[in-house]
Amino acid sequence: MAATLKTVAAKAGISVSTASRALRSSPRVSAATQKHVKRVAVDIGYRPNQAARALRSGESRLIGLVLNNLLNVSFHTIAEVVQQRLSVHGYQLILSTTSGDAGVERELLMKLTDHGVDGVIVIGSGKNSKTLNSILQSGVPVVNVIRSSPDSLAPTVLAGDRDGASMATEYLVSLGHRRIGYVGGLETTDSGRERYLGYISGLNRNGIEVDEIMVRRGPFDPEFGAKAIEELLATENGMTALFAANHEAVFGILPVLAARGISLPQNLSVICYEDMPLLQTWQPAITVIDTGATEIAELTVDLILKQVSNLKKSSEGKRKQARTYRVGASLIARHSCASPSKLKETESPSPIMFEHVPPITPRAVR
Amino acid sequence: MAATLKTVAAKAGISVSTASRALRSSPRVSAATQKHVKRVAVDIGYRPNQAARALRSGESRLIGLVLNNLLNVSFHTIAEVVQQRLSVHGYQLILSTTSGDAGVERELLMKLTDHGVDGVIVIGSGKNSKTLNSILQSGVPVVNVIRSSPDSLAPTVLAGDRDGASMATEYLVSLGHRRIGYVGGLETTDSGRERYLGYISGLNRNGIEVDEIMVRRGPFDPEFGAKAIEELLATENGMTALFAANHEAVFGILPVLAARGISLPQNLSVICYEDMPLLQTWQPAITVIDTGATEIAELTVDLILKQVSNLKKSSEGKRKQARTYRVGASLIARHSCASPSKLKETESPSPIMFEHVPPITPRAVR
DNA sequence: CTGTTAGCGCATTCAC
DNA sequence: GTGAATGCGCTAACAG
Repeated sequence: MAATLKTVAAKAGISVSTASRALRSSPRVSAATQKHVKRVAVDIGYRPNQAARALRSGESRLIGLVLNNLLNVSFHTIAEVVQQRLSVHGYQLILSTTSGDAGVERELLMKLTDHGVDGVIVIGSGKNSKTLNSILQSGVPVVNVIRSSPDSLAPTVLAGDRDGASMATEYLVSLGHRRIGYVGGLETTDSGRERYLGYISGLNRNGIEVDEIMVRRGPFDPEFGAKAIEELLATENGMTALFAANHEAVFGILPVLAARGISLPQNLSVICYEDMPLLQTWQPAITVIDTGATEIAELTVDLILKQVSNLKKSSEGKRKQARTYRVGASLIARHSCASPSKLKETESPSPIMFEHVPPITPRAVR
Repeated sequence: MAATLKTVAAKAGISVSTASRALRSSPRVSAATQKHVKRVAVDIGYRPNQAARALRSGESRLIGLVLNNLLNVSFHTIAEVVQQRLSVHGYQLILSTTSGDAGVERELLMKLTDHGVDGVIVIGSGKNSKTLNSILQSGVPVVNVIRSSPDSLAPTVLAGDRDGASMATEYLVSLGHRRIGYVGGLETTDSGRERYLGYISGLNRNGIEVDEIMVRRGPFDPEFGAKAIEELLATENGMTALFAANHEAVFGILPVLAARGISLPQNLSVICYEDMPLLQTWQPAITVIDTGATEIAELTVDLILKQVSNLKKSSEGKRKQARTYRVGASLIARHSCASPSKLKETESPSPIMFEHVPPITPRAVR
């Protein structure tokens, strides 16, 4: 039989209420008693029953995370970082994947509330604002991540897609490129839209007009990437650099370039959006815009925890204005971009290097 | 105020116990009442309080998963598949990562039991058998995955590392190779040991002796892979094929081969252990031994759920003998292996292809 | 087939 | 500073 508070109280020769207070370090119990009770608890291996605690106090010490899948690097990075940080603060993570299905998403959100989670973090479809708002109004903190949710009253943490895309574009321009191809995501997605706008502004700020002949926008998959780059290569467009803003398409683009014998950066400068191991070990290592998944996750946890503690203080948790945070992108220069004027046929291959990029470098496994 | 069972009972004009039974489809309540109560519950948006249910019945509908990290493809694949399958059966997943620290692992296991999880799935360090066994003996099902836990009384699901490695080796032999290099993991790990044994037996069964000059075993990281392959290439060893059995090292091996201008499979046949997107899009696509992470996850969930239902039936959950299951590896032939006798300089590059490998193909993200 | 009663383990009034 | 009593929401005896 597992030890309960009653057991502890009995062994310590005090009442359950005092035992309860002592274990939770209440200031209304003498230091001596506190020490004694804690000692007894450890001795008999007492562990608080979280279900009972949740039922009584309304705090489950559980936080829900809802996202599409764990395959995408950004997603599983966020999941891992969120879990680790929550753990430090004594919270456990309930993980739920939706496969992008808004109906499934809604179901999972409800299940999470059934379990009385103390907070919900959503990388959402954007189609469940009502559910999310009702959760929020029922007193459970919510944070939207990466994708904004229209009409959501909860704070949102977004990546700096537009600025990041602009940064990528201007980087290529600064190297001397003026004919810069673009392979991106669909206009119907936040990132597809934002990054394209960044591409445009990056060009325009340097007096360059967008030439649609070098632009391909499509779904998030390798096949699209392969098709898009094949088309761009088959066209007389004078392209000297490529901005691959569609993460999944990169899996299609790079192999095609390799197969076509196009050397980077000699024949084409390439910059990709969202870092991953593949890009670090590709030959040459690919210059990227890092979205800062780790930082996004950290900020997200801070926002959830802040809301949780606010709720505790003010019994009615002052509902603040929904605020949007941006985590800026950063450029990681590697070896896939060069000035178009400096094309040398004799250049030796870049050295094999392994930078230390903590959130993405593969780690030991077994 | 959230609706409770009492609310439902009141609206339906019956007692709470009948309401409770009706909602749980107990056979001891009339179909009419059942229908009525369920209707009322939906109407007023009743949601069962899982904390209360857990406290009373001992079933939390929560399952814990403990693993190293989510970066490794096998790990996040397992996490995702486990979560999705559990969800179908009405269970939520509490995810915990340990970074390989046995102390952290123990802490997390305790936290999981605090939350009253109905089961624990562990890709463990192997150093917490006592904790795991005490959890098991307290009536909570446990399943060990991928890594066996010495002295564990719980069932274990393992990958078929030895047979898989043997399969890889014999495949290369069948193509005509006799000088097959090996880059693997440390002897101190299950997979490092098993795969090496498979390599040996694959050779021996074909009358080939292991030549240590072509063997490198080291830590799970890209740097080791790069170093190992450099050494193998710098040695006069007659190597015509390479078996890369250290998953993380692959990130170091492939770039070095590319940088050294070694064409696959013309100059060297290469087969890797554990599939991932990188290997599918590399030029040429790399032949791999797939560990079957998805199948491992599926079997694991089945085993956990079976234990859970057994516990329910027999009040004392007949403790069966701990059994070990193996999920066999499978070979996915792509384009990085060829017969050493058929070396052609004029061979055209293999076509760009995207196979459908569901558990690993990158999916749409936003 | 349905209602009444009790209590899971804990935190929290309220007394003292 | 401590103890006694109450009930969170629900399920499970026990009656009928």
